[in-house]
Amino acid sequence: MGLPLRKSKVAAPPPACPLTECMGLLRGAWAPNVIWHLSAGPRRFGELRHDIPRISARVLSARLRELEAKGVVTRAVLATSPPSAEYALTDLGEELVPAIHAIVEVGRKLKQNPKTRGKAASPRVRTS
Amino acid sequence: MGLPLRKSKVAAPPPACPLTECMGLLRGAWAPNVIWHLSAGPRRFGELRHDIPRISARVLSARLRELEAKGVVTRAVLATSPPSAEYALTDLGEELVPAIHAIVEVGRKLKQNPKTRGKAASPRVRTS
DNA sequence: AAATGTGGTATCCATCCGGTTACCGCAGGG
DNA sequence: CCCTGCGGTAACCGGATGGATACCACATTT
Repeated sequence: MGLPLRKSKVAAPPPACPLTECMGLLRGAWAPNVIWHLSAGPRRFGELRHDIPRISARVLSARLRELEAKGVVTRAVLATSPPSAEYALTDLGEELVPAIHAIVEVGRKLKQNPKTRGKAASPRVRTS
Repeated sequence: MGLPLRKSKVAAPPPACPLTECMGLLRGAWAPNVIWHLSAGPRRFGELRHDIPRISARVLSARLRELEAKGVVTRAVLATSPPSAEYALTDLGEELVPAIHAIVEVGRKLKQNPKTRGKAASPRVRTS
């Protein structure tokens, strides 16, 4: 038989993770983008459509409904001539922003120096 | 016509975001979990399987291949009796950890006080 | 009158994606 | 000898999902 499984060697693997819980909040296409664009302040449907050019109305609508149901955004109907809808982050939504910022940070580094890609963290046996 | 679209009122919406770029790195089911469990140090296939109980071998394998292709993890075949495979984060992979940490933080808060859910950040018109 | 914009919904459809199952060679233990 | 565990791969398959398109009522603008 091979090496025994180290159940918690050197450093224990992180305990059961709330990761999945949180990831659920930004599941679905464009969800992170929507939150990102709302992080600057309330925004209306059409504005979001223009902010995220390649999103379809159908998906944007679906995403906003879901995020509303999850308590991430609020939906306010403004009594304007043609009623318009304004969306904003809830407190919970605000909490997501730092996480997304962190992600964006990585994204920026990626674009700046793509030479990092493929560089191993430590010398290792050849990959197959 | 309704309200004019504010193209960049009060606070400009964040510029075109590298968000999508980075999100691509952790796309696919369980990808964040894999990275999370590797963040504690190198780990072998079977260990990861046990770390993430509900993942199937097929998906874990696929995810690891993809992450390797993207330069997020390295794969090392150890010359043990039955050859075993050990996976570890690359430098790029390490960069993702803080982002995932941020996500986990939100997840923790979620579990601790779920009363935050549904609370609006500011008083607003009733949702439809 | 017609066009445009606003905020969506309905329908259709292809695609992807992940779960399930089966199977593989190899080595060591009982 | 046979079973188990390791580290996968191959084939199948169903549901979810997101894109495209069409359409809606209403109000202003031209």
